[in-house]
Formats: sequence, structure tokens, C-alpha cells
Amino acid sequence: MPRKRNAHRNPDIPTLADVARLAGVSDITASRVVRSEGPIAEATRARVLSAIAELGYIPNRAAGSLASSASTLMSVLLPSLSNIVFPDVLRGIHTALTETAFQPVIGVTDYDPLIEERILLSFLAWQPAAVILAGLHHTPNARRHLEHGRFRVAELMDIDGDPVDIAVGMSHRQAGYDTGKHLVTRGYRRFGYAGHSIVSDDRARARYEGLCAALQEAGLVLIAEERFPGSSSTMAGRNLLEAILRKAPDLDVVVFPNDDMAMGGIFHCQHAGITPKAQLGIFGFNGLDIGQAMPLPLSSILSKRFLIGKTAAEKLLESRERPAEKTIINTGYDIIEGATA
Amino acid sequence: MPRKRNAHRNPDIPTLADVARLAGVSDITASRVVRSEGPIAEATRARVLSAIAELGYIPNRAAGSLASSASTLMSVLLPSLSNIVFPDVLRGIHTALTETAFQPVIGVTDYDPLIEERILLSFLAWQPAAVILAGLHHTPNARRHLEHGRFRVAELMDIDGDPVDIAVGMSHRQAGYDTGKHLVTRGYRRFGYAGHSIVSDDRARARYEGLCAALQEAGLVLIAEERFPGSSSTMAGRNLLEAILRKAPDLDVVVFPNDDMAMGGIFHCQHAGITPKAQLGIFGFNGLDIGQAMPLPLSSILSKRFLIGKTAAEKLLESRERPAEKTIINTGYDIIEGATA
DNA sequence: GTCATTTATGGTAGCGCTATCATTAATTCT
DNA sequence: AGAATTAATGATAGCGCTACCATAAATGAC
Repeated sequence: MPRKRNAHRNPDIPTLADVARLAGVSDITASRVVRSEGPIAEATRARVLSAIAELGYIPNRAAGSLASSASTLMSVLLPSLSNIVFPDVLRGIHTALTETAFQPVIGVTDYDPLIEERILLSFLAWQPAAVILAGLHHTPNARRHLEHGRFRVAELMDIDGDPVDIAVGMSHRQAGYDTGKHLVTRGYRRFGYAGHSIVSDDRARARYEGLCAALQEAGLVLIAEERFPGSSSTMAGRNLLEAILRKAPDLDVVVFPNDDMAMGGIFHCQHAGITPKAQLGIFGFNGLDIGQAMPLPLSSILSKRFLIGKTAAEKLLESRERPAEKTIINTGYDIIEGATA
Repeated sequence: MPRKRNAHRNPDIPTLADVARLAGVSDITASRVVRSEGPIAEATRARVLSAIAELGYIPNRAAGSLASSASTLMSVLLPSLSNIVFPDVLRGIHTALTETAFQPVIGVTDYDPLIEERILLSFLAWQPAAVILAGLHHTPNARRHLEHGRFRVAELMDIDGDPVDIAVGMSHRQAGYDTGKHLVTRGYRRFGYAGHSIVSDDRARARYEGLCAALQEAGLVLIAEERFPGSSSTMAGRNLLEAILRKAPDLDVVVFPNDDMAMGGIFHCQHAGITPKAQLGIFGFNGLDIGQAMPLPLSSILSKRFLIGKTAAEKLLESRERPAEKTIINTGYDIIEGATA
């Protein structure tokens, strides 16, 4: 009994073979046109493109990926989507990928290396052209896959370490250090630090350590610290400033791990009748647009998130193969003087 | 001359066939274990899982997608990543997809239907399980693909229209109307509207039209409008409020199309010594966290972005086939009274 | 025990494209 | 003109998995 018509195939959907037939060429010639690869005569190309348009042919990327053991997907693992920082990075990535065949597949790790590992493994099932993730710290298993995989790797945000392939970002330790130096130079002496738990946020910890190092060099110490166990938010920043000032009312500046919380600090000042800068310095991190739009622009460190994402993706697109040399790209940061510290 | 060893295949990477061989079963039995599909004895399953662990097998999703004419990718087209609104939606989508095999592929349309169409076509090459996009307005070509494709479709944010498959969101026209009613009820009579160009933002336009309808019913009209041709931002909101008050100093409330701009309006008030609410009402849209963390919480409409994303993804996961009936899910919105209007 | 149904497992063609080798045609060099 | 090189095109096996049909084993009903 002969087998029924194979239900695998939907006859309404044109394949490359249909295109080739209509254009009067072989499959592989049509493929060459679609891929813009290999020698192809202009007249032949035109016939194939005409057939593609007539049939409304859409390539089957899974087939191409299977046949070539590679895909046009870029796996992007982001620590968070809860504030604008990583959406900005993603926007940079997306901008660089526009007009290319590459498409970002997204996962959110919640700053958890184990979640990162799990998502990475599920992404590898698609044989991505590249993996983009944040930071230089991964589980041993994840690192093994990153190191032995046949795909490019970009580790973003941090450059203080040994990347697998490419690292694009800034030195967070240096940024924290420069924050301390900057504030000491401006005359601040009684420092406080208010932020979320930094157990899982390597970069916030590095900035904190840089800040402490700068203070130590100036013969100073952090007089008070206040920590919030949950995730970062503006409301948390408001509450933290209120709490730390209750413990140490004589602080003259408070450093926050990010602008969201620093803005919360500003809102507390407004609520409590504290004049930013004149009575209490408030310093953030990231240099968000919204912080700069305040009547008193927030004093902060500008992290170049969009540039980091865009630069990383562009660098990855330069070559499908990993070069022998690892690359570290320092996008730097700016000190935004602002008006709050 | 026989052909050289096929370079297609990397012998270091275990395939399903390797798993099957090690477990002493056929390929299709191993596949059944991986897919959790079809009858499988527990002892057999354990043998296969053990082989998978030993080999570190990672499935080749492209192969599965090709063989089954379907994939585990979800195409997500977002209008923007420039503010937190759509990252919140994406966060909801991602949350619903966690622990499933589905992964979101991201494209950003910049509120341009032609870009949306282009991105959609490139995503269809991956035969996504579903397409998630914003709004109910698409190019004719895009709509044709959405209607005839063998994948689920969720149109988010707006429910005032005829969806392809599922719509999840709120009535923006009703939200604008209720904004007007709410403010009229609070005693406001001299209305201004300050926002970005709404040519490409259907939902902002619908809210504007709803607002105008409510004012008309109350025998009122918008006394002044100010438009900014660029994209929405807090700084733009500051400038717009300054400009509209120069033209119409006697306004008693100004409605903004989103919280980002409304917060800019608040910042202008702070700068210009205007007391929000008492002297001038300021009303936004979206109910962002940061707006609620201000000393005077922003008066606004709360759009349930995370819920919209999560609900849509969950609904899509219920069935791979499109049901006969289209579904409209109204997540509603809340009026946040706040303290600025 | 026999027959019918359900459970479990297996064989393989094919999904749509591309890596690779092969052939033919056109161009360039001597 | 002939040889060498380059450009253009073609044939097909195979990528890794699964839809579908087939067979065998186990279980339940009479």
C-alpha cells in the first residue's frame, strides 16, 4: 500500500525549487542569488529575483540553518528589562542588525548565572551566529559552552576581566573610583552609599569597591550604608535615602548604584525640604535622559548603553569566525556634573 | 573519485542518533523522549535521559523546525524600545514563555507600518509559532500574511477593531474619553493638549479623539495644542509645556500622551514655580512607576503593560491552531488620581 | 483461551536548503 | 590559435530531526 501524500510539505508555500523552476535555473543558482554568494550573471540574477517576487517566496531559514550548521539568529541574554538600561543596549544591538539578516532572540536572566546558563543552552539549540550577554562572570558550564562553541561571543558592560571573544563596555571599578575622586574634589567628606543588594550585580559591586578605594586614598570612609534586598526602583531609592539619613543625618553626599534610585533620593529631598547639592549631594549612575530632564539635572556617570550594544553587534558582524586575538573595546563613560552633587 | 567526507557535519556534536544508539533505542523513540510526545515506557525514558546527560546532547531546533514545518520561536514586533512601556510588555511576554520551549525574536518597528511589514517578512522565514505585534493597523501585505499564515497572531495594546486572531489591551479611545470626563468632573475647564506628532501613533490619536469627545459632551473644547515633531521624551514634555503656556497662559489643565512627557511638564512647573494641580493640572498616560514615585504622584491612566504581554503569550500557548473565533481580551486600565490633576 | 484494544517501539522518506564537487562557457595570456 | 584561468551554472548527498505508517508486545473484555 503506497504511502499517502507526505503531509510534511505544504504545497501552497513556494520553495527555492519553485523559484528555480520558474526562473529556469538550478536550485543552487537560485540559492546563490538569495544568498548573494558566488558568481552570478546579472541577467540570471534578474530572472531569479523576478521569480521570487512573482511567487512571494520567503526563504526557509530552518532549512538553511540545518544545511549550513549556522543560523542568522543572535542570542541576547539581558540581566533585566525592568528599567531602561538594557532596553537601551538592546536598541543599540537592534540598530546594528537592521538591514542585515541577523535577528536577536531575547532572554532575561534576572542577574542569575544559573538562569543565564539555562537560557544559553536553550538558545544554543538554534546554533546562533553569536551570543551576546552581560558581564564577564558565568557558571563554569556556561563558560565552557561559550569557549568551545562555534559562534561569536560578546560580553557587554564590563571590561575588567578576560573575555571569551569580545568585551565591550567600561571599567566599573574605575567609574566608582572616579565618582569618589570627583566628589572628594568637589569638597564632599561625609559619604553615604544607598543601594540594592549587590550580591548578584557584579558591576554595582565593582563601582562600590572603586568608590571605597577612592575614599581610602583621600583618608575617608563610607560613614553609612543602606541596602534594600529587593530589586532597584525609584521608590526604593526614596525610602533608602530617608532611612540612611535617619541613621546618619550629617552625611553630605550619598552615592546610589543607578539613576533610578538616585532620582528617588531627589524626590525624597523634595519631600523632606532638603536642597540637593547645597545641603546634600546626590550622585547616581547611568546618566538617564529622565534624570537630565529634571529641573536640577542629576549628577551621574553616563554609561553609553546604546553605543555598547551597537558596537558589540557591529564587531560581531565583522567576521563569523573568532579571531585569534580577544578584543576589549572600552566605550568609556562620562562624568555628568549635573546639579545635584 | 569518491567524495570527501561531508564537511556539513561536525562529528564532535552529538545528534539524536547518537543518543538513540547509546540508549539502545531507535531515533524516533529518543525523539519521543525529547519531545515528551507519544507513549514511552518509564525505563526507556530513563535510559534516553541518561544518554542525553552523558553526551551533553543539545537538540538541533532547525532540524526539528524543518521536519515539522513549525518552530518554537515567537516573533515579537515592538514599536519602540526608547521608553519603558514596551520593555514592560516584553517582560510580560518573556515571563509567560519562561519554562516553555518558546523564545522571543525581537524587532523594533519605530511605529512605521512599512518597517513592521519588512520585519514581519524576515521573521516569517523562521516559521514562528506565533507573531506578536502592537496595534490593529498594518499594511495590506502584512495583514495578508498575518491572516493566511499558519501561526498564531496576537495584536497588543488596542482592542478597538477587528483582530486577526487575538487582541489584548484596552480601548484607547475610551481611556482618552474617561480622562476627559475625569478631569471635567474634577472641575477643570480650560484644557490644553501637549504631545508628539500622532500621525504614526494610532493609540495616542485614539486617546486624543476620546478626550475631544468627552470635552464636546461637556460643552468644552481644547483651548490650545502644542505638538513636537520628534519622538517622545521628558525633555520634550518640559519644552512643550513651556511653549503651550506661552500661547495660552490661562489653561487650567494640560493632558500629555504619556507619562514621560507629563513628567517633563511637572519638571517645567517646578522650574517655573507653578504648583501642579492647584495652579495647573498635569495628566499623563501609562502610570509609570517613576511617575508614582515623585513627591506628587503623577495623575495618569495606568496601562497594564506587563499583564498585556503576559496574557497574550499565555493565550497563544493554549493552542497552536487558530480557533474559529477571534478573541478580544480587555485588560482594562485604571485612572490613577495622583496629585497633579 | 481467543479476540480486540491499547501501549510501546521501530523504519524511513522527506522537510528546504547548501557544501562540495563537477562541468561548461567565457575571457585572458602567450 | 592554443592553453590557462576565471566566471557561471549544475547535480546531489546530506544536514538532524519528525510525520506517518508499520509491527510487536501488553492489557482488557468476553
